[in-house]
Amino acid sequence: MGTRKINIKKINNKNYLKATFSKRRRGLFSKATDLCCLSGAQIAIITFSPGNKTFLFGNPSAKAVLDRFLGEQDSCTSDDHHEESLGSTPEDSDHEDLEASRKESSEIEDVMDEDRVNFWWDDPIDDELGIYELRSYKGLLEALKENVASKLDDMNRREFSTKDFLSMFRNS
Amino acid sequence: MGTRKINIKKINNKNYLKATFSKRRRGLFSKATDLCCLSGAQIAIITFSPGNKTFLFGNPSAKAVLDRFLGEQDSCTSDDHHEESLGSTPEDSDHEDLEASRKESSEIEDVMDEDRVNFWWDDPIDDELGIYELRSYKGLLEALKENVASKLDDMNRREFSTKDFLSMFRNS
DNA sequence: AACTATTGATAAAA
DNA sequence: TTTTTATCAATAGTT
Repeated sequence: MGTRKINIKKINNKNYLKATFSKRRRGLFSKATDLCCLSGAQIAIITFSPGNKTFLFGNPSAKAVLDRFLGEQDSCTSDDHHEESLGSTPEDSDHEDLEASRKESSEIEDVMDEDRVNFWWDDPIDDELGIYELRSYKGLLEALKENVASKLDDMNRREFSTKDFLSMFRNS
Repeated sequence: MGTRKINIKKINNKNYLKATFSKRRRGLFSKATDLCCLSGAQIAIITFSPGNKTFLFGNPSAKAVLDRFLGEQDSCTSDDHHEESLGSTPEDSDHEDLEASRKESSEIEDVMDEDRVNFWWDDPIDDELGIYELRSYKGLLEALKENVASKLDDMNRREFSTKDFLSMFRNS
């Protein structure tokens, strides 16, 4: 995907490494976003860069996916070294397709009343237990900024309208 | 990247959804593998498919990256914005291995700015003094949400484009 | 941080 | 399903 084919092996040149990591990390998160949008999958990505900076991706949020995963681990005791999983997937019936389509349409309609007070930033921030149940502002902000950044990044890439943008921040 | 260009929106056709998720999940993990090999980055990906199956990717292992992340977070739980998560059913997991990209010697000293660092959310959040020099997360969040809310409100009124929106957040 | 030439990922078809 | 093919999208090298 570039001017020249490259071998997938450790890059030693610092500048090239930096540039490549940056480009490809973006590409990776972008792919994750697409996959989420297309399939509705829940995905979390934790990345420690070669410079040891942390980058998070999450849909619906990194924490939500981690919590779900950690929760299921507790009750299932599964460690992660397996090959291709061919487990059974419960098949869904056909009529759900129609329902889904209808639901999607109605949601689009709903997006018309943006001026209401149903955005998360309009919710009060509790002194004790906030909506995010956070324990420090640092963790919250890091997650928040990642989220804002990736959402905006993605929307910019797809040239969403402001309305589309607003709809993503709606509560419930 | 296909015979035809597709819109990135929820797929409702079950068969197409399955096929697409499968292909793209592989593609995503493949990209992650490349990034790890090239840069030595540590990456973990947790994926819950639309069929609620769990897929894991990790370098050097999903557990190692999660432990590191959880450890660094320990006193600070992170979270992103809300968006109701749908189903939740424990399932089997699938771990995609990759040839160790060998980097644990971690000798990269200079803090690299992989990201285009001209958005405020790309700036690191300091443990001591944040960009807003706030004294508590509550104060910061209140300021932040007001900021975001008013900006968006204003833009919505004027029907700004996403690009216009982005430009307002540049550090310049 | 932009810009292309190319390769790589993948939507449809077989 | 897996493989093949035709296209689009990510990105290597460059400025």
